[in-house]
Amino acid sequence: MRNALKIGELAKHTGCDVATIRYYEQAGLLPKPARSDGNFRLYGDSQVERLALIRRCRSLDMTLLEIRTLLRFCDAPERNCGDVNALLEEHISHVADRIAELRRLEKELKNLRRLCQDTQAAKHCGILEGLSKGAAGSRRRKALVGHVHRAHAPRRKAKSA
Amino acid sequence: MRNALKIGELAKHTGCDVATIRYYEQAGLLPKPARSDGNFRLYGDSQVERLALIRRCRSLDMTLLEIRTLLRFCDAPERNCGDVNALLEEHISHVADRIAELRRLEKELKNLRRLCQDTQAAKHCGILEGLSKGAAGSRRRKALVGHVHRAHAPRRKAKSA
DNA sequence: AGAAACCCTCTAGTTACTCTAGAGTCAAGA
DNA sequence: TCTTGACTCTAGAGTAACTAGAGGGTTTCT
Repeated sequence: MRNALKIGELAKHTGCDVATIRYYEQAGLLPKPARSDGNFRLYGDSQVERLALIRRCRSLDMTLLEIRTLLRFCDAPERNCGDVNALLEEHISHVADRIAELRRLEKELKNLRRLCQDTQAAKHCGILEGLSKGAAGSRRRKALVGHVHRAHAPRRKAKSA
Repeated sequence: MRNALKIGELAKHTGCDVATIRYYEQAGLLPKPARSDGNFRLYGDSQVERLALIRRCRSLDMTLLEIRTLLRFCDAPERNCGDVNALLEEHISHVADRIAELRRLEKELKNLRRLCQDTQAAKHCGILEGLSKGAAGSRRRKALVGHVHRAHAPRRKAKSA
């Protein structure tokens, strides 16, 4: 194999963490690579491209499941454009839904904040009041209380490259 | 204790799953409740209110950590409105950030989709091309490739009540 | 009395990583 | 040649916020 990269080099090329690369391998997104005499992973150009594609899809917030599906299309000899298109469509609608939901949320939160500014001088906090009453200054609260899909992931600190 | 509810009744009152209530207890958001002779959990009115507050905050997409903090303020004899306000402010800015990010994302995805519609008749899929080239029809790609905070949670199916 | 509906604890699984421990490999400098 | 340091290996545990299941006990209804 010409131009073989060790995992750390591949990581630098793609801006992907070393541990994440190993994780993708284990998750079946990257094929098991060749190994050096000392059992180090060795990657060729096609793996670099494949990983770049994966990272790009992740940056578009696709799940690994979606990406796995996409890669199957890629690997198929006759690429089926329709399937890819459908996958993308569905992902776009996920994103649009989430945006709409967050906008509702933002509005409610701002209502809540106003409650506090209004009664800043008072003995008890308007926000806490608003939260326990559950109204937050609006009438239509039911929609949010139910089983709306939500992102529950932690907000992590950005780590500088 | 008058008006004591079993866990299933509390669940119905608050629209919260039974297992989730037990989880909140274990996570320290709800105090350990009284028990019946048969070792069933028994809840009073204050617990109902507390759980409702928690669920409301979750519906506003706050993390359990944020909610724990909020509850400490609630439990404090002298409620500190400033702290509550700060917590809310920060949460609002989290939400706003996420919205902005998703909007960028949506735009990129739509660019990508256009690529396919443009070359529908061609032998190879424009989307896959676009994804591997990494450009998706735009120049400023760097911003998204880095370490932007993202929600990685699965999209779950909504379960009807 | 027996069945259905409820409750209990404990464990493991989910996503997409991240981090650690404990060990092995490799290239350069003293 | 030895050593130091940077890199790599595997395996396992931890993260958030639950959800699902096993294998039992309790209550309620008929």
